[in-house]
Amino acid sequence: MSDMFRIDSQRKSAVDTVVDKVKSLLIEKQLKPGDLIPPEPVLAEQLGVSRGSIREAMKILSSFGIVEIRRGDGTYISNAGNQKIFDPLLFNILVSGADFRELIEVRAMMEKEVVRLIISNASDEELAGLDQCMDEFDLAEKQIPHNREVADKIDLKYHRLMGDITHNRIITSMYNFVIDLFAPTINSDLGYKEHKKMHLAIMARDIPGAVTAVEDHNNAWKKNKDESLHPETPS
Amino acid sequence: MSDMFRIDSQRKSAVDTVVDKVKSLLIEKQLKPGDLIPPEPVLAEQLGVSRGSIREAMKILSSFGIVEIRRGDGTYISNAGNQKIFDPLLFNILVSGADFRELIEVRAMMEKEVVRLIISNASDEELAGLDQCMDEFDLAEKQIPHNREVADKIDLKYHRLMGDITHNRIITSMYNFVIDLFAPTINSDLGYKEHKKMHLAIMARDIPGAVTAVEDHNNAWKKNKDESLHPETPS
DNA sequence: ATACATCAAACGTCTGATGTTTATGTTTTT
DNA sequence: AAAAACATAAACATCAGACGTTTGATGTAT
Repeated sequence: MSDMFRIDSQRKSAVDTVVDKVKSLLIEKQLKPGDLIPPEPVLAEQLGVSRGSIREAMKILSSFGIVEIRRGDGTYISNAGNQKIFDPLLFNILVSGADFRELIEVRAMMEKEVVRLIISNASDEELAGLDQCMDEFDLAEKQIPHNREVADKIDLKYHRLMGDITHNRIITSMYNFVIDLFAPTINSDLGYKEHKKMHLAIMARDIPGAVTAVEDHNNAWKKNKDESLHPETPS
Repeated sequence: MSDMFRIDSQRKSAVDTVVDKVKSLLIEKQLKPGDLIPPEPVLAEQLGVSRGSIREAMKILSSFGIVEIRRGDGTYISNAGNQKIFDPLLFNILVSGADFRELIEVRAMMEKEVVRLIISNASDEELAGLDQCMDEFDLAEKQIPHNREVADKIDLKYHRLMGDITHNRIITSMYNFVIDLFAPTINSDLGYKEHKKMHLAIMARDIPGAVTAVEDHNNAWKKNKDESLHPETPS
């Protein structure tokens, strides 16, 4: 994962080397979460680098949630670090003035595949669960007075449910990640119509219909986001 | 340097403190991508920590794509922005044990979207670059004696090129990650036919055709993998 | 104006030492 | 015997100083 395109530019840095070595270690040796990694001085000697380089590499791995460093104890393969990475990522989006077009394209990609997988793989029972959640959504939308916060929460719940029944854990966690990423900016009211359309297509196990609905849903959202983000704030 | 009276021993590590400080710097000072960050020794003195701690913090920030460290030059606010936000996630998935079917599905999802984006967004010049790479691939395939290692390398290069011309940096980053994941098990010979089909569809800007070719490509690969993993030994 | 040589600044790495925290085994107390 | 207190070693956290390597800029000769 080091530099994306490194023609022949330069030697790999010691730190990157260590990162790669540890990655290989995890994969090849089939190390499980909770397993202990050799202490810094040992690793330093084994890999022929200084302890400082080992530490920099470990800091990277720990910031990625790959390892967990326990002071006074040792460094372990992390067992549940996904939550840890979240904060820096959101910050990153804030600072870099996130490119929403790119993010939305990622979300669209994920969501299209999610509905395909759902329709192909989900059991009737799982679809029934979705249907029930949609009922709640309908109810919340029609509620008077309308409480958008509640509706947003159900919207989120529905999407999580979608991710859960893809029968692909990787895509589940990737999709959940995307959902969480967009959660703060969600507006269930705007997408309700397309959401409903998508749901009906899913229930009918109509892949093309569902995919189209997802595209509409994301496009509508994208357009709204553009407008709300470009009111040209002075100062 | 012995703090005699330290009631509440440092709750936060020096490195974490630095990370937070730099993050605040970015926000408060409204630093834009490309802006220069003070050199390590200066930061070290300003924040009252050693240069090593500064370096560890910078490594973390750079691993999230927040800053870009250029040796011999300086450290800058990265304009790469959020393109790497999925790397930690994929990283985690990788080490937490993923099964092959799921990985293939992820790759297929990525690749289908990549070809869609290419056909929609890539310029004629960028497609020409792909075409040239394909020529190399053709040549390598027909070479006698056949050198699979070379062919594999060109295959990989082609896929990287695909990622680069999607005009979506997040997807570029994700796709590269997936490519790297599969790189060790690549076999360009097996997929050559489907690869060629995909290429022709891309050059013709035929989205359905390209998507179909990608599906075939991944299915063929999946089947081959199944066979090589299940040598009819029901153990 | 271009090409090359030089130099200072900045990151990369190393060595070695000291501080702090944690886990663990041992001793003492109850 | 069980529980609490203590002692110790191992491991991470941090610091300090030094030297190496790369890069960008500057100046000079062509």
